Amino acid sequence: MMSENVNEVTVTLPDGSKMKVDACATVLDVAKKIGAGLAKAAIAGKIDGAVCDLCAEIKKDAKVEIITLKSPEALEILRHTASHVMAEAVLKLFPGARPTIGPAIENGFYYDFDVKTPFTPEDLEKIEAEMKKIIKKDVPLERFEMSKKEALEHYKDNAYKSELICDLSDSTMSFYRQGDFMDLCRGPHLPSTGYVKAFKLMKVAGAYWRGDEKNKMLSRIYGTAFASQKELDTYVHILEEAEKRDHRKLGKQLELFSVHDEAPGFPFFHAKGCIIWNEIEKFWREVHTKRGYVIVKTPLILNKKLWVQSGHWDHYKDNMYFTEIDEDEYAVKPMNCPGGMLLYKEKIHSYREFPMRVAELGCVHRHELSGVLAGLFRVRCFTQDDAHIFMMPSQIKDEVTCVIELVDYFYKIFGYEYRIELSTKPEKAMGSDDIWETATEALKDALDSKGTQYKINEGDGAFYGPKIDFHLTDCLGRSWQCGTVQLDFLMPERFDLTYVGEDNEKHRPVMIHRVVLGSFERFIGILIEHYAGAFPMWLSPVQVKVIPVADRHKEYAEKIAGVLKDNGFRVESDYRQEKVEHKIRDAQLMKINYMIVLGDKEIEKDCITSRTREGKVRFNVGLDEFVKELQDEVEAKK
RNA sequence: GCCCGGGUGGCUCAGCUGGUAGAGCGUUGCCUUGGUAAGGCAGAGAUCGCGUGUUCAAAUCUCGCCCCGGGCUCCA
Repeated sequence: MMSENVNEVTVTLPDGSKMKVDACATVLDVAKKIGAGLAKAAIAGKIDGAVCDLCAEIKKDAKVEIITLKSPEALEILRHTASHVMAEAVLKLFPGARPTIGPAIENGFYYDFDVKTPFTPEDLEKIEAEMKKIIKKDVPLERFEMSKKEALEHYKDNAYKSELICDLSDSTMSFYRQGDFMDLCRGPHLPSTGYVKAFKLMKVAGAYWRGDEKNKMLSRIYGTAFASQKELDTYVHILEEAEKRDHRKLGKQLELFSVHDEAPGFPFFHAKGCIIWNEIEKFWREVHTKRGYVIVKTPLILNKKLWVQSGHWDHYKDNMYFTEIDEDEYAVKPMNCPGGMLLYKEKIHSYREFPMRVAELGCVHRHELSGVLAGLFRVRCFTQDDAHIFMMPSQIKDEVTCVIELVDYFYKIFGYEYRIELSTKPEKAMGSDDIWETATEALKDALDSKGTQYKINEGDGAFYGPKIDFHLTDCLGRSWQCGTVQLDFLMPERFDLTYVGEDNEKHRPVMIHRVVLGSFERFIGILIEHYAGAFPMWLSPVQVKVIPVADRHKEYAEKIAGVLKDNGFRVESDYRQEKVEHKIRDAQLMKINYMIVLGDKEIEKDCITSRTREGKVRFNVGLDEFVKELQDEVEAKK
């Protein structure tokens, strides 16, 4: 041991073999040495499990793992390096800007600056140009350290960095330098700025320091970076394609819904949008009835007293709308539960009724901040497919399992991929540890018994109970909570709910709030994007377009359309004096499932010619056969 | 709510540094009766989000307000 050469360290290579390298070697050096090749190996290193910087020294007996620029880890490092390059460019162009934080994020990176005047989209071009210069120079990034004191001195004019430094427990602060620019940073980074080959600044945005609206608004620049220009181009292309299926755009084109200045956050559903809504609602009612739910309806406006009792007056007042009736204060319901409580208390309940599943398509109003409204995804009035389930504690697991199965059943019908999160007891919570424990375990058991993957958000539950959330993703990758199963220990207390148990004594029931679709508005919004407006038969606002070739075929077309309508299909006819091509094109743009073209040939043979929106044309189809096929398709919900 | 961008005929958009508006699509009429993604011609249609100020003159410049879009979670 004493004889060991202090100028050498041993590293373990990916294949398990050992190699001695200079004590000052970096991961990059090792990569070169084992012939990984700079371009090919690309090259971020791992030392003893932790991703470390390429420029960092290799520690004794380190294990080296070479990963390529294509790997997610390396991409993250690349983006983080790009954010440093951007910060350097910004500081050069805007010397007064104070850098704050600039991490890599899911699809790119950002950097927040404190500036006198926020950046504008025009600034982005200048910044991009400056970044290109820095990248062209291929400046090495070097890691170095400072003591906390030195670091604070260095950032004496930057309260944000100082705050970060003070929050860190490390005794020394790590920094990265590229040319004249240096930044407090844990790393790792790519060896030099030249690695940032394909990047693009995407947008500017305001963002509060540390995400807290009480803090100062900073100016944020979002960008993205990839290992190659080709990948960047692909990404940009995907974004453009995704925008085409934006439900707001399609909602207008397909005449599904609209929003008006006169009613911000309160969408109007047009005839075609209503068809989708009604079909889903019909299906929803059928399924719920089959699964042992009863369906009720409670009022939209209820007296203030009720909201005081429920606690909404104290905790949710800012999000509620109010009105006055006969000089008495009333509120428009933001949630359905208090009304549900009144229903429950209408009579005395026995444990024999449990689990008691009471569903309601409840229209609720919530005053959301104007800035967060978004199409059908975030609105101020929406219809929840709500249900309150009352039961004994012993029934929690089975009942939650039923709800999870129900959610899964619905989402599968629509072909949704979804993500599940479980939120547990927060610091401030009501209810005994005992009931929390029972309830949380029941939720976990229910999920585990189905073998479902889920994420646990420790301490993220509501103060009145733990919950499971179901999240769906929109076309731009933003995720939206739709379904939720929520235990509530509060309402039964507040409203003194009871049931008579087996022992003939009064007990407190356990209550679940749950929604499957979440809200019809959001669910339909996501549905529009999911199908890109091309709805399956059972939901499609217009299922068949009848297209006569010339005026003289109108009578036959009317006859065919009549038969289809009699069979319950949603049919439109195009009697305009336009060519078939034109009519096909218009039907196609409206994403109508079937077009049927009728002319001399069809009349002669008493048949139809059909065309799907995918462009598949079939001649000589008998009407009965066509009807049967379409009926099957509606039935299959595919 | 806060920061940035936007609001022009039904729709999508053009109108630079001020002189009361353009295109395409759609719509209406006429011609065309045409077989699977746009036939031709003609016409109608906007006090340029709302209000205010500056000016001889404002869609274009001030200020205020409303609405829409993006962002405000992802820790150096």
